[in-house]
Amino acid sequence: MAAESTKRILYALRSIPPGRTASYGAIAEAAGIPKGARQVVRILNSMGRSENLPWWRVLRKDGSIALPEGGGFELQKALLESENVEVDRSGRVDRQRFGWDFSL
DNA sequence: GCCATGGCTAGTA
DNA sequence: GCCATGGCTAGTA
Repeated sequence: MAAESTKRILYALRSIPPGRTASYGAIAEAAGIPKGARQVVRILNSMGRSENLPWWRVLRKDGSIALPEGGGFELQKALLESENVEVDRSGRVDRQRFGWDFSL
């Protein structure tokens, strides 16, 4: 039985539309856990696949891809670009243009 | 004990 | 570089 906070994180994750991105911290905040960024990390790491979560739309607070090269970086970049999100060579996305605002 | 964070400090140039 | 944060969807029996 998943905890309420976990359900809220899942809900927040699934509410990010294609072509938009959000930071681990912002998702946690939207789920009512101000300092729960690592919960988001943990959830993505463990149930990202099985639960069909849009894990590639989650970035660090500065808009960069957290995954290392050879460890998912390339795939995440490709998935974002397939949704028309621009990612520069260093793996950075412009939050002003592609960041999702959960208060909408 | 684990985890793909994030914020803050220390020590060097 | 350090450390608070917080829920546990891993693999075996």
